[in-house]
Amino acid sequence: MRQTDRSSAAAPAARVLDFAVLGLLHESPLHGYELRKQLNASLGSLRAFSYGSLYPCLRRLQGEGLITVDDSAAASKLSGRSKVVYTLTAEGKEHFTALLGEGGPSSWEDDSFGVHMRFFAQTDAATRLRILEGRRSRVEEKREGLRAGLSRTRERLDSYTLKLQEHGLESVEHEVRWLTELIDSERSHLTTTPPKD
Amino acid sequence: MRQTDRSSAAAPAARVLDFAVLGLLHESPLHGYELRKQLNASLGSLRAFSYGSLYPCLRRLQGEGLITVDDSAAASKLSGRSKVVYTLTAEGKEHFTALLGEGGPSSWEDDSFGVHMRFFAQTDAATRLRILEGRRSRVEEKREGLRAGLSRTRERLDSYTLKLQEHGLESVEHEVRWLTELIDSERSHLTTTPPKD
DNA sequence: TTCGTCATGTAATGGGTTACATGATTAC
DNA sequence: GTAATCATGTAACCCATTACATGACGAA
Repeated sequence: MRQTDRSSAAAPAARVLDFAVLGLLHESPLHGYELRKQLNASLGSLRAFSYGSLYPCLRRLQGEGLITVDDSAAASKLSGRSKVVYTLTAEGKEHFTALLGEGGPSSWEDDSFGVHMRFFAQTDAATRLRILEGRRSRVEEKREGLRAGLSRTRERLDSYTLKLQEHGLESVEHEVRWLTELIDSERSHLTTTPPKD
Repeated sequence: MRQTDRSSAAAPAARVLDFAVLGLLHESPLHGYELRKQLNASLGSLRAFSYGSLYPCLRRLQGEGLITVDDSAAASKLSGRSKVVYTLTAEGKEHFTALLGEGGPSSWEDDSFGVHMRFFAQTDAATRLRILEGRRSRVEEKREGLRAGLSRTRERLDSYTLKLQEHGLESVEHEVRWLTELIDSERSHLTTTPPKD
């Protein structure tokens, strides 16, 4: 047993924070502090990042040429504070769009799906559908795993563990229903407004 | 803004894995491989640990004198494989019971609440109640945060982000309801079988 | 004899937080 | 003038994963 057999996809983790930062900067230039606020507000319950990861991340992205410091914004000392305003470069834009359209397994993971969805408005219906369906499969797998485990061990579990597991299962089932609604609505979108039919 | 103001509780993190291992060994002696299976089975959807964290953890706990290698089990080569069977020491038992009964904020965190609940059968009703109520407050706080954020930004959000946030809110609300049920049932337990009244 | 599973471990790496250090600006 | 918030950053640490290395046992 290879410990976790999540296929041998060599994808380099596709850092969630990178993606999120790129996505926000794709909407408008921002400085670090504001970026973090937006980030934690819009990701809400899903995730919260600290400066200790944000600032190094910005530096890294800058090093990779995906973002630049917007000198014009920094220079105009209208409100004199020393802000470092970042903008997406052309490569940054390209990179982000690529990541967004990719819709591979990395966008289905628990921690990145929400972030991807946050930027759904910037994709096309087909990609959204692909991601939503991928996510649903993932969650359905999880559900099946839980169900199997539960029916296997139900008798041996004390009432608390049982309730815990059942609640977990319910949550997952709820997510599946939610995803299905989204998928249906997305599908009707597609058929009423066909992309190239 | 001190970044995250989770009070200045100096509690040394109360490592979840440690607690879980202690708890499982409190039920019966086990060797590493089996421990991991039990762990990932009973924590189910909540968490999954790898050997890379489990074995060092066992070593550490052993160093702290909380667990020992059960030589009798290792010596009896009935099924000759070289297993290293661990047992709780007296201090280990004490430590675990203390942690279990403590029911402080650390048992309300997302990642440790489930683990604590897994071992509820080994506590008293009062402690269970305390932990459940603590957890509920925590989740209610989260709910309020989400509601506030949502009502503040509802207009500015695109439909996808909105749906995402709303689903997050629903999940949290669902957990609150669930916890309330558990609390009520635990309360009636207490009143029908008073501990010292 | 080879494959799957049982079984134990280590080294490198990763992605993040905490706590700290610093200072400007705004509101009271 | 002082408290809160805005703003940027760094260094030390933490907890865990991944990938690797090793080997015994049972079944086909």
